[in-house]
Amino acid sequence: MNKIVRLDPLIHAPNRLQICALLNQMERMEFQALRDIVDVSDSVLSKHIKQLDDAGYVRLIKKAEGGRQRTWVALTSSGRKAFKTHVKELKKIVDLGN
Amino acid sequence: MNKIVRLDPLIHAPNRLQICALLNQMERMEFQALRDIVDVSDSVLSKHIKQLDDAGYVRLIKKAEGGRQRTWVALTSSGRKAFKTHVKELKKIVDLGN
DNA sequence: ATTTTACTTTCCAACTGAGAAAGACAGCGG
DNA sequence: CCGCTGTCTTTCTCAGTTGGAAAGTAAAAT
Repeated sequence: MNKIVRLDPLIHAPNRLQICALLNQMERMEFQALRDIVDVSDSVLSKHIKQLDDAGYVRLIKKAEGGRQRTWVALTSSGRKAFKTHVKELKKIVDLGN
Repeated sequence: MNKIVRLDPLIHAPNRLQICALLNQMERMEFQALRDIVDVSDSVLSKHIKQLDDAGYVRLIKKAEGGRQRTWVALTSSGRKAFKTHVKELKKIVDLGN
């Protein structure tokens, strides 16, 4: 028999799920805001974002604003689509019988 | 800052999420049916169920029915509660802004 | 007594995810 | 021009998870 469940492991991990969900509603966020909300260390956030970036799910926008460097993170359309699909899949699993 | 997200890792893992979701709708299921739907090996299902059992989330009912042993698995009320809480938490993350 | 059914447990190999620490790099202050 | 600071990024290391195969267990059928 074939797997019915097709959760995207890149999105499913709790921290990345939250990252994607935040970006899905907010369009884009600063690295530091994301780090504070998700409550992880710089290195951890950086690595999660890199994974999402490598998959083409997010885009990093680096601006030198008012002297200091700021990194903004945004879902790409592919990332948004993957997130929506993942959520649909989650609901399929979880809402069955609700 | 404190973690806002509180997903239960015991439930969040894809296979166990599906196991819990199935049990949440079906009240109880046979080991083999569960194994076929979740599409894992005997050993893997056995281990997942053991983890849920150790946490008090499921109960194992072993019946010798028509000669052959059958193991039924059912959520306990604690497991049902934990699942509902987990789902609520998931929705909190994922549905924000929907 | 041996085989079969139905799991359970052990063994192992692969993969993940986390933080600390070290790096990289741009801009500022002196 | 140089080192310091802020803002990430990368490396190192380690602990925990997951999965399948194989071996183990127990009861029932042959």
